[in-house]
Formats: sequence, C-alpha cells, structure tokens
Amino acid sequence: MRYLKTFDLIEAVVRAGSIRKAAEDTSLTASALNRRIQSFEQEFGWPIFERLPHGMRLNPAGELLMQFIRSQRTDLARVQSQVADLSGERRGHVSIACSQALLPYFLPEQIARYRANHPGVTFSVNVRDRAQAERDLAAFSSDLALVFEPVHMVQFEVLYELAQPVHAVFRKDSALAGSGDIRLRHCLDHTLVMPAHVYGVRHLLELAATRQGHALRSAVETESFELIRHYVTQENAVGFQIPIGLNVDHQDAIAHRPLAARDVPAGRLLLGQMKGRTLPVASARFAQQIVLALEALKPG
Amino acid sequence: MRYLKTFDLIEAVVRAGSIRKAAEDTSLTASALNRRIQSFEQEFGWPIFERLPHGMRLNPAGELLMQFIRSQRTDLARVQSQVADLSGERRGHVSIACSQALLPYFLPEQIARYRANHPGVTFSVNVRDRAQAERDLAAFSSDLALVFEPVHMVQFEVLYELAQPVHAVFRKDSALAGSGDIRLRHCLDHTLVMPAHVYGVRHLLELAATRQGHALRSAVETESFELIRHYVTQENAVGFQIPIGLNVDHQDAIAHRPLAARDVPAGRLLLGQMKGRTLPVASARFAQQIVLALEALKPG
DNA sequence: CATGGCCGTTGCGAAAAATTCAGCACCGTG
DNA sequence: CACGGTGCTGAATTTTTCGCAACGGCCATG
Repeated sequence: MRYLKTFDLIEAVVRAGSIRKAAEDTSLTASALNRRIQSFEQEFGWPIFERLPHGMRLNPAGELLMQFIRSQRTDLARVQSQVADLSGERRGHVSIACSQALLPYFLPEQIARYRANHPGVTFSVNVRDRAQAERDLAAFSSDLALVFEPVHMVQFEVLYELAQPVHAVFRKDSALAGSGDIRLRHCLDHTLVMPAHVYGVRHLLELAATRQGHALRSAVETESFELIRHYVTQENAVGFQIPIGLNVDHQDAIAHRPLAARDVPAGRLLLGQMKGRTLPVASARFAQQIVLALEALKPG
Repeated sequence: MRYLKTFDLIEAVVRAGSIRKAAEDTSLTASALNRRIQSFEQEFGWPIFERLPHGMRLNPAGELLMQFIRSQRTDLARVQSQVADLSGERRGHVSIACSQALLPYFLPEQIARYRANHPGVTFSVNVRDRAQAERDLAAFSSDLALVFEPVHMVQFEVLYELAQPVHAVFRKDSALAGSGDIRLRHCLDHTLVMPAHVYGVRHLLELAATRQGHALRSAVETESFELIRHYVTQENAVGFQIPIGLNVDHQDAIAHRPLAARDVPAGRLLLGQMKGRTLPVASARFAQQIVLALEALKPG
C-alpha cells in the first residue's frame, strides 16, 4: 500500500534504532529516509523521535503515533477482509497467540477444519506465555489469544471461558492409575516433572501446595509440555497438564486423571481479543468456531 | 497530510459523483485523478466505484472503505490532539451537533468558558434535528451531540442525561402568568405557536394531546425557536420550549412555566458521542465540562 | 439518425517529487 | 586525535505524477 509506506519506514526506524540501519533494511538511502521522517514530522506537527548520539528513539508523541499506525494497519486489513468476504471469496489471515497446551491436538484440528471450508485463509500460530499473550493483542500482532490463566486482563476482552482442571499425567502402570479424581498429596510421593513458573498449571499447583503446607520438589522442570509427557514414561514420574493438551482416546503408554478440585482449583482457558477491536472477518469466524468447539468440551 | 491525499480525492469523487467534477473541485486534471483512483483500486485489491454512464458511484466495497477513511481521519486528529495535550498546549477542535434550544444561552456560555481557559481550541456548532444528530456522529462529522429526545439510539453512547420538562412560553401579561405547574388544557384555549414536527417538544406535546383526546391546532408552526419566543409577544399566544433555551432571569416581556408532568412527561436532553469512539482530548474535556454544567441544572 | 454533451480512459511530453551521492558537523571511544 | 558511528544537507539524477489532447462509449435532444 503506497500510503502506508511512510508508516513502514517509521516503523523500520523504530525497530532498527537508527536511520542508517533502517535505510539498509528498507533498501533506501539514509538521506532519503531522513528526509521522509523530517517531512512527516513537519506535517504531523511535532517531532516523533528523540535524536540521541547513538541513534533515534521514539518520544512520547511517537509512541502515541505508533499505536495509531498499528491500529490503522490492522483496520485496513480488516476492511479488505470484509470486502473479500462480500465478494464471495473468503480469504484473509488469522493470527493466534496461544498456550503451549493447545499445540498438539486442539488447534491443529480446529485450523484444519476451518481451512477445509475456506482454503484461502492462512494462519499464524505463536506460542506465548500467559503474560505475553495480552501484549501481543495490544500490539496488534495477534488477532486472537487462547491462553490458560492469563495474568494481566485490562486490554483482554474475553470471548469465551472454559474451566480446565489440572490433570496428573503418569505411566499406565503407575500406582496412580485408576479413575476419578486424584488427591494432590498422592502425587507428591512420586517424582515430579513440573512445567516452568511462567505457566498457569505451575502457578495453580504452587498456590495449592503452599496453602496445604506442602513443598513442590520437582525432579525435572521444563518449559516443554511435550518433554513432560514423554518423561513420565521413562522414570515413572508424575507430570501435570490440562486435558485439552491430552488426547482423550490415545493408545499411548501414559494415562491421566484430574486433580481433586478441593486440592487444586480448576484454571480457566480463555479465548480473547484486544478490547474494543473489530476483528477481520476470518478471525471473527474462526473465533466463533473455537467457541463452539470449547462449548462441546464442557463437562455435562 | 500527504498520505491522506488519495483518500481526500476518493471522497471528492464520492461527493461530486464524477471524476471530471471532482477534478475541478480538487484543482486537478480528470486524467490525473482517474489514474490515482485506478492505482488505488489496484493496490486495494478490488474496485471501489461502479462506473455508470453518468459518473461514478461507490460500490459496497467502497462504502466499507469510506467508513474506514472517515474513522482513520478522525483517529489521526485524535492522536494529534493527544500529542498537543502532552506538549502542554491544549489545542484542537470540538464539533458539536446540537438542538436549537442550546443555541441562545447554554452553548455560548459553555464554549466561552472553555475557550477562556484554552484559547487554542476552536469550535464548530451544527444545528441538527434529533434524527440527524446521530447520523452526524456516525459519519464522524461531529464529536459530540447534545440533543433533546433523539430518535435512533443504536450508535449513540449517552454521556449524560438531564430531564427537561416542556415549558409554556407566553407574554408576562398573559392569563397564563403565575407560578408553579400549568395544565395542558389551559394552554389549549390560547393561540398556539408550535415547533415543527421534527422537534422533540412537538413530539411530546402530540403524544400528550392525543392521549388526552385533545387536538393541537397551531396558529403558527415554525422550525425557529427564536420566532416562537418573539411571536408570543405579538399576538399574546402560547409557545413551547424547554427551559435550557430560556434565560432564567430575563427582563423580557415573556414568561414561562412548566407543564404539569401528569399532562406532558418531561423529555430527556442527552449528551452523547459515537458508540465506542475515543474522543480527541479537547472534545473529551469539553464533554466533562458540559456534564458538570448540566449536573448543576438538575432540580434540587 | 446525426449531433452535441458528458462520461471514463489512455499516450505522451513536461513538471514535480523523491532518491541517490557525496560531504558536512557532531559525539563518544579507544 | 583519529575512528567509527550518528543525523543532516546541497546538487544531480531518477522516478513519479501531472496536464494536455485525443479516443471510444453512452444518452438525450434536435
């Protein structure tokens, strides 16, 4: 888009931190780039960069402008998406920030189902922890967020909420095998494989343990849920995970049971968007599908 | 603004209805204008105009785009206003769509008070009937609306609401002179000067009259509230008006008393904005001042 | 049925704007 | 004090845009 070119250049300068570096990225000369920035500032009415000896940084006015630029860009994309929609051909792009637990089963199935109906729609899936997801939405780098127990909530508009109890994951021949709820204290006798602190599952477990006066001594601590699932088959340990990340009718060597709600309260899996934003057509429709899919997962 | 130039040209074509007329308005050649429209459509991905033998009209895609263009323009103005605000100097522009009753006393006083503190802020006041006010907000041609009994309310976000009973206006020596409430039937004995149907006062009076089985036979019907106020001094007639349009301690030849609430229910004077929109700093601050001023008018 | 008027569109040369190139002044660091 | 980095500026050059004239289509009017 021709008009957005100046905005692209501004953003390039912000990213690069100096005009000369940004000039290389944009395959322009530093002088040309410099002139465009200056003429923009003149038209805008105020300087948007601080000139430092080491380069350029946004001043407060520039921060405001950058927010506008980002929202304006995505708004234009939304309009184009709406136009594509009324032209009959559904195309567009959906970007999702999600928790790791959605990666193995839920999102692949949902995306494949959507693309079966609308092959013109493309997706980008970004794994973000529960603190980063909202920042992604606010920076307009993701349309939707599907996260477990997010932390900040000011700019997060909840589209759907699903309770997800923490499940214990173990080998099928473990002493924990059985049915129904499982008590937290029974897990603590085993070797523990814990997710890292940034994850909601760990947060809930820590809260529950300190409340009951226990200590969580993890043998292995990892950011990879996949490692947790695989490790328990090696050492006969106990891992923790939410059920949406666990295949229900698997033939694997592992099994899982929910932790008793009186020990560890269920967390919330939230589907959300940037507050007040109107999503592109494709993203909005995909969000609808996700809501229906989550609804079907509801117990009862 | 350089980038917005293409948008301005598109809007000019929309207004003029043909490229050649729009070319005159924008002091360009038809060929240049045509080329810019065409190159934009190519970049945008879809044609936004229908080519008719008599000229050009927006197609549905163009309608969507125009809405984006308008919102984008006002958003940029808001950002500039916010930047001006953090630079210390409060400037900007406030555009208000208002009912006629606000013109003589209320708005002049409020605007003057605001400009006394912030001389850099300019105002535009547009008189709009209660149906047009909301359309003004939706088209982003007004930031605020201050209207009596507006009709549509879907895109109207109420910022403040003040009850305004309908008052009868008459000569000081009229038989209606006195104090306290006045009954509707007492007015009907006199010559009536009525506002036109588009006004909320007329709407409320019609409702009340038909409910009580009376008929409103107006001797003079006008769209000008000023004419109403002046005419009653000529023929000893009765006019109707809301108190915010009547100076409280005037030395004039006219007086006014409220109609009894059991005859004619009080109408609502609403301060509102476009739903979901973030106003420029100046408009938002002025709205705050208006709310305080209306609050002070509240009975009791 | 021709004709004049209006429409959008296009080729081409001229005007304008953006870009490049080279060089300047500045600042922190080794 | 030289060096490498920064932003910035003057003049030449390239790219883009614009104005002019002309073309073909449509429609009402003579």
